[in-house]
Order: sequence, then structure tokens, then C-alpha cells
Amino acid sequence: MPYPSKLNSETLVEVAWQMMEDAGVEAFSMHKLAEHFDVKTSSLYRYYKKTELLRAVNIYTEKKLYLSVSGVLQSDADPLDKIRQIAQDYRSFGLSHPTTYGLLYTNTIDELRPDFEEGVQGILPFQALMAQISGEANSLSALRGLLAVMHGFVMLEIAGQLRRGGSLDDAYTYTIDAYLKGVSEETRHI
Amino acid sequence: MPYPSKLNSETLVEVAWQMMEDAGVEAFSMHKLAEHFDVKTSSLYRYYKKTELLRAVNIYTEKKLYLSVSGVLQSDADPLDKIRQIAQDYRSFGLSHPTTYGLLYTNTIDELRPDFEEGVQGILPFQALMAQISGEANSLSALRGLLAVMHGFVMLEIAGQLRRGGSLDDAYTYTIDAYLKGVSEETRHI
DNA sequence: ACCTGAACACCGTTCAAGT
DNA sequence: ACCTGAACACCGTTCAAGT
Repeated sequence: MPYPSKLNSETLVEVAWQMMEDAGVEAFSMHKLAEHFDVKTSSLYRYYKKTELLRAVNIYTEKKLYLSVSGVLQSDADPLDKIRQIAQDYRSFGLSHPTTYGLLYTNTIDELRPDFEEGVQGILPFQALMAQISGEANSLSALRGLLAVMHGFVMLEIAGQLRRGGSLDDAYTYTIDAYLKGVSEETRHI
Repeated sequence: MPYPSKLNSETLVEVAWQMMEDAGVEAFSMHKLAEHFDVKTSSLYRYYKKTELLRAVNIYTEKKLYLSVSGVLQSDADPLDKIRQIAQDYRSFGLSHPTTYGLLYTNTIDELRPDFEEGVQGILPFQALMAQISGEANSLSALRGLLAVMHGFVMLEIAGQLRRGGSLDDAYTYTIDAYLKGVSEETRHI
């Protein structure tokens, strides 16, 4: 009998995350999560109801993604090469954890997250990097565009919407390079 | 009492689509759909089980999207301007029907759809258009990239992930233009 | 403080039975 | 041919009660 209790909010999220990644979101339920901890379902509600748990799982996924993608910031490569590397790491993450990645930005969330400001802080280094090739004035739009390209490609790939053949590795690199080249070009005539 | 029956597969899909758009996917259920037709839930299973119905709804959404975006093909504008217009129409569609659009490419589908070849045929005009600015060799990658940009941006916007301020209209146009400019540039040194 | 027991509304689904 | 009735397993959730 574990001490101080069988459950805690962090472990719940981690196990839920793993169960989803192992068997898909469809198969996940509060009952099965409770079963895993050898506990009655009602015990979970001291910590989360399902929507809250899904939200916590998404925040957990986001943190892992952020770590996967932040390593490059420390390197001494070109800004352009850093961004290209970030894009590769981003896609690798998505393809490695397709279920939880696919869940990340699906839930339409109306309220602003409590950790919104914190999240913005974490993104600023990436925006600064982007500014080096887009110019300051366009850095937010350019960052949004990069996110759109990466997220869109990975989502379509995960959903099996890019199955007409050809290398998806190449298509992704082509797309990222085209976008970054365009972002550089747009800068010149400002 | 309607003739020949209260239900048919087309109307079921249309009503399901509308119910989702009105009240969200979360609120949708087979029981509520049956209620709308003043019929017992079990009657629906002559036509669809829920996963099949969702699939049919997605195909329905895809057809509407395809129509929304195909109008420009007939115009006599530049290839580049046509594509820019397609991108605007694509986003407008997504923002007008956020729930069903958000559902479109989320379900991971393992089996190839029976109408796969038909879908490919419909996309070829768009790829031919893309080829005019990317070159033939890159047209599939370039089309995939365009789809990624559009889908990614719209999904992030719908999910409320682009809320740091600034015009999203401008950010979208900036992103599309940067990508298309990059695609043109990549072509020159082939 | 943490967990169980009991209960409820709602859901997806099947299938024999009615007309 | 089309729909109902009855039934089942599974789900999310609440809350009083136990220890």
C-alpha cells in the first residue's frame, strides 16, 4: 500500500498520456485509468474530471515538444540553419507521438490559459530567431507562419492525408525551405 | 407520415453536419440525431454506426470545401493570383464552419478510402496550377506545402492558438505570400 | 485526507419482434 | 422494407459514507 496515496496529479497525467499513446484516444476512459491504479473511478475526481485531464495532458505534451525543439537554441549555427533544425525536430516529435500530438491543438479552448504569459515568454527566443531572417516588423507573422507550416504538415501526415507517394521527408524539407526563403525575400524590400 | 421513410443516408449526414456546427461535436450523439427525426436510436443503425457517420460527415465537408475553393480555377487571373485567392477561400471556409472543418483531418484513418482515386483526380487541376510556379518536378511537394500552410494556420486559429494580437488576416496573407515567393525562387535554380 | 459504494443520466450498439 | 422494444456494456459524474 503506497504512501502517501495511490494517486497524485502528475502521475495521473503521465499515465493517461502513455495510455493514449499506447492505445489511442478512443480507447481511453476514466474507468480504465482508475483500473490501472487499482482504484475506483470516483477516486479520480479528487484530481481531474475528464476534460481537465485532457487539458493537463495537452500541457504535458506541449512541454515535451518545447524541450524537443529548444535544444538548437544553444547551438552556434546560423539563424537559418537553427530554424531548419527546429522544423525537423518539431516534425520528429509529432511523428513519434502521433496520438497525443494530434490532440494538442484540436480542443477549441475559449478561455485564456492561466499559464498564457508564461507560454509567451517561452516563445520569445524563437521569435527573436525568426526576426533575424524576417526583420523585427514581421517576426510575429513569420513565426505564426512557421508554426502553421510545421503543424499543418505533421497533422496531415498523421491523419494519412499525404499518401500519393513520394518522399514526405523531402516534401517537408522543400516546404520549410521555400517558406524560409520567401520570408527572407519579403524582408529585402522593406 | 413521410414517404418512403423518415430516414435516408444523405439527410442523416446533412442533419448531423448541421447539428455539429450548431452545438459542437461534443454535444452530438446518435440519440440526439434520432430524436431530431422523431425515431428510435436503433433505427439509425440501418444506415450508419457513429464512426461511419463521422466519416460520411467528413466527406461531406470535404466536398463543400472543394466547391468553395474550385471557383477560381475558371477565372483568367495569373496562376499566382489564382493560388492566392484559393488560399483566401480555403481559410474563409474553415472559419465559417470551424467545428466540421476542425473534424476533417483529425481522425487517423488507416484504410485507404474507396474514393481515393476520385479525390486525386479532383486535386490534379490544383497541382497543375502549382506546377506553373513551382515547376513540374516540385509540383506535388509544393502542393503539399500549400495545403500544410493553409490547414495549419486555420487549425491553429480555430483552436485559439494565435491570440497574441496583431491581424491574423495579415499574418495569413504574409505567410501564403512568403511561401509562394519561396516556391517560385526554388524553381529558378533547377 | 483519501478512497469506496451506490446511484444516475447518457451513450453506442445489437437483435428479435412488430407492422 | 422500415421501425420499435428491450436489453447490454460502457461511460462520465456526484456525493454520502466509510476508514
